[in-house]
Amino acid sequence: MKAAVESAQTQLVKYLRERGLKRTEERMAVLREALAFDGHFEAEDLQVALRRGGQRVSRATIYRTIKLLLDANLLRRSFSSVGKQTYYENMLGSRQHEHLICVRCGRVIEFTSDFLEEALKKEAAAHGFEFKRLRIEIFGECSTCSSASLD
Amino acid sequence: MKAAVESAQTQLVKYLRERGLKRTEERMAVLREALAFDGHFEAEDLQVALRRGGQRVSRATIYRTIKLLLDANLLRRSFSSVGKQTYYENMLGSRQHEHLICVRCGRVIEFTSDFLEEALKKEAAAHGFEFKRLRIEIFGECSTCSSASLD
DNA sequence: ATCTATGCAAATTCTTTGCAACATG
DNA sequence: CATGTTGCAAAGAATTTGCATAGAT
Repeated sequence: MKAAVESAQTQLVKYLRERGLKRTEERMAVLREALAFDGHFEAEDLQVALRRGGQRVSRATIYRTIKLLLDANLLRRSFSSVGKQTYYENMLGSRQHEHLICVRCGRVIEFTSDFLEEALKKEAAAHGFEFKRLRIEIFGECSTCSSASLD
Repeated sequence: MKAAVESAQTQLVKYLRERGLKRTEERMAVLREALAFDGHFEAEDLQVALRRGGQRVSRATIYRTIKLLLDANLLRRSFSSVGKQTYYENMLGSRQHEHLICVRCGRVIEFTSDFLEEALKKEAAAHGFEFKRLRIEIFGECSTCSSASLD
């Protein structure tokens, strides 16, 4: 995983150089913290993590950098549908995974399915699309919540 | 489709009665307009459509009613990822369908797959979840855009 | 009558932007 | 030293909420 982190950093540096953008401490720090998350996180989580590490990065820069990292394919938007914030996750452990979300308590369970991925890639191809990525979300009530709902 | 609209209205009335909520003109009007949309729409589209039909319904009520309709299973959130608004679609033509989205031009193509639905319902069950609904989004570049990107 | 709904405007939340000071290539 | 970058605070956009009034059961 160490190697993957380094390669992500290299990838960012390359991305920046290629378009005449600058390698700043803030950008590298945001990437570092983003890579440190295991699961999903939101903009504020990043800022908190950075602050905890002694880095003060403004909210504006966090947002600007997130955009950059999305474009550089170092982050992806995670599941989308709880609350109004946007959730992200890094592309390490790049195993594509999907989300099963409890609509009551917000608990999120990840699952994977090569077979679904394949089927969806074919679907894209069938419509002449060049496949980029996919997102699958299943909403339901987790066992805890559904047994608690005797209201 | 006429019948489906009526049944949706009945469903709302029942939903309201069951929880001691009131059958108001606004709620019925919002439902009526929501059912009139063929594809996806957002909160403002609803308000515009209502106004066009001579109904003045406040933004607050639109939002409050959308929540109600979501909960009553008369609407669902549509694809999620272009811009920051939320898109909805009614449950008529209740054929569950999913979205294939061009990340360049925003074109949205709908597709269906019973077989994927089944597989995902099983996935939910396997984790002890009571299945509610699902969303599948495939992102890619449509043929028009990918041939235009010779940059 | 009672209790829920609505409209309005203010408040929130998340995200973006303008601008002056600053840092990188 | 020319540009791109940052932080700050203000601006925006979408959605929510408090409260007084209106309306449904």
